[in-house]
Amino acid sequence: MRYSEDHKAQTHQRIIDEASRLFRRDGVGATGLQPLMKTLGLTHGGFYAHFKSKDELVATALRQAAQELDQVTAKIQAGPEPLAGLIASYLSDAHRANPGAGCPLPTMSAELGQRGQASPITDEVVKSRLAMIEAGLPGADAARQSVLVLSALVGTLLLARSVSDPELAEHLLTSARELLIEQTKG
Amino acid sequence: MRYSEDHKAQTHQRIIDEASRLFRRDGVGATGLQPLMKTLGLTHGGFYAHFKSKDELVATALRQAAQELDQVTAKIQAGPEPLAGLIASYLSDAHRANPGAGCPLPTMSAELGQRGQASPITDEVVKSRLAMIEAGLPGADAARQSVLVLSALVGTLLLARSVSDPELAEHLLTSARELLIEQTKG
DNA sequence: TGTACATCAGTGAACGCGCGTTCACTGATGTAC
DNA sequence: TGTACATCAGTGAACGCGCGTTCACTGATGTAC
Repeated sequence: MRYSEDHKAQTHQRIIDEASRLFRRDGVGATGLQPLMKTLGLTHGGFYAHFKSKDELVATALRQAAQELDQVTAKIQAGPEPLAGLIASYLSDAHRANPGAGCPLPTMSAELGQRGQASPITDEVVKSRLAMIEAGLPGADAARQSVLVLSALVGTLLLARSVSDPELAEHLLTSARELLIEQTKG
Repeated sequence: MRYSEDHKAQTHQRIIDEASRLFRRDGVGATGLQPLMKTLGLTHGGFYAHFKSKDELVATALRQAAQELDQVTAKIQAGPEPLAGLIASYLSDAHRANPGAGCPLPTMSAELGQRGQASPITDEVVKSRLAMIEAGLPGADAARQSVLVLSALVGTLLLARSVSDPELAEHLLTSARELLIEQTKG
């Protein structure tokens, strides 16, 4: 059957949205195309009318996830406390509990690196996030400090999600959040 | 055929060693038991004379990797600059280039968390590493600061390995290493 | 000392399963006349 | 306006493949007599 004008574009977007969520929540390797398409009420064969391969979808979904996060970040940075707000948001319990809607770095970068697939997209995401953090940092050493802040954000979220004891997870998030905000204030 | 006294124990250990390396280098999901056993010159059926399941091997290999790293860390901490040495070693180019022999947190924790397998072993690894870092930190705030240091170490290594541009990787490692050593000195 | 038997680490075929990808097909819609 | 045809997003069976796991079997060694 043939569908109305923008029907294909809509389906295309729905695939990206769901993939972007599942890749971050469950991992790329653990997300099958068949279950993914079924979730959208479609059959798996139709996938290849939209993407050349799973790898292409991975790249597209990663790029979109990064762009969405950039927008959220930009909104926070327009507020009264740009960097402190970003840190509090990144290390929030909500972000910890919802990997599917959050930063792709703690969830996808290890797997993409291990696949030997270290695509330039990860570089873009890292550079973009570094730039946003650097913009909120005072002093001449902002460039180097932004590396430390980003690493701490990504590392803390990764560990808080990997740990099975909720109190330990909370301890990690809180300690890092408080200290980072204090350190980046001056 | 029946083998000499400690033959089984040796094979058992060889499986753990190789698994521990491959799980960290390629990921747990991407490491098949069949290729793993073949690398050791064995057939895959024999695996179950040593472990009840792949999950049991994962737990064993993770635990051993953590213990090995603890020993390396203890040796560094017996030296003249306990914490600076640990940071320099963790964020070294050698560690970045050899995930299979390094810290399991940047390589395995995301996947284990995503599998819904957030086993208590990860908690142990995190707590143990926090304690070792805290021991090298001055001041009353050492407990909270150790969280930030560990997160930064893990996050930096993760990002440095995931990025495709070698210069960016080097930049991440160097910036974090220098700043962390400076910050933890006084 | 020599023989019969028990042990059990490792063999290799087979199990069901889900994976990514291909492909001949369907059928509602848009276009041409 | 009515009819014939082209389009193409989506269908669903099938492809080869590797996965984790099971299982009947092998055969060199250790033990018992």
